[in-house]
Amino acid sequence: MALDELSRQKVWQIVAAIPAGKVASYGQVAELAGLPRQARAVGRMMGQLPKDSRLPWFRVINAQGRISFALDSDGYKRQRQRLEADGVEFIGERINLKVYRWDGLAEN
DNA sequence: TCCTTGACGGAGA
DNA sequence: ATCTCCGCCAAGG
Repeated sequence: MALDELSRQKVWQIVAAIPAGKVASYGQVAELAGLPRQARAVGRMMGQLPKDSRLPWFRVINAQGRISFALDSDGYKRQRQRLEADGVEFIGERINLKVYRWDGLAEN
């Protein structure tokens, strides 16, 4: 059974709330959306987003601090470009999560 | 219907 | 740091 509409809306809201200059992992987004262990479901949703989506999908990366696309793919280049435009720094092909990980709801 | 493939992730070894 | 293995689960062959 696929995710219900409510769950998808929650995921979109979470992703939309990630501030520029910060990143969240698929698993973290799933967790915040009330869908523990559903990281893949979030990844699937990102993949289904229309190319002109206004959602900051590029701020969602994997738990290793890496972009989940092959290094030579244009998907990788696009996402990296958007992140660097946000001011997110890469060390090799990794992002230091100690610095850039979004703290979810802990900040207000 | 079974099998494989993923924008995943954690636990081990 | 690398490599399996194992949950998880929708899609496509």
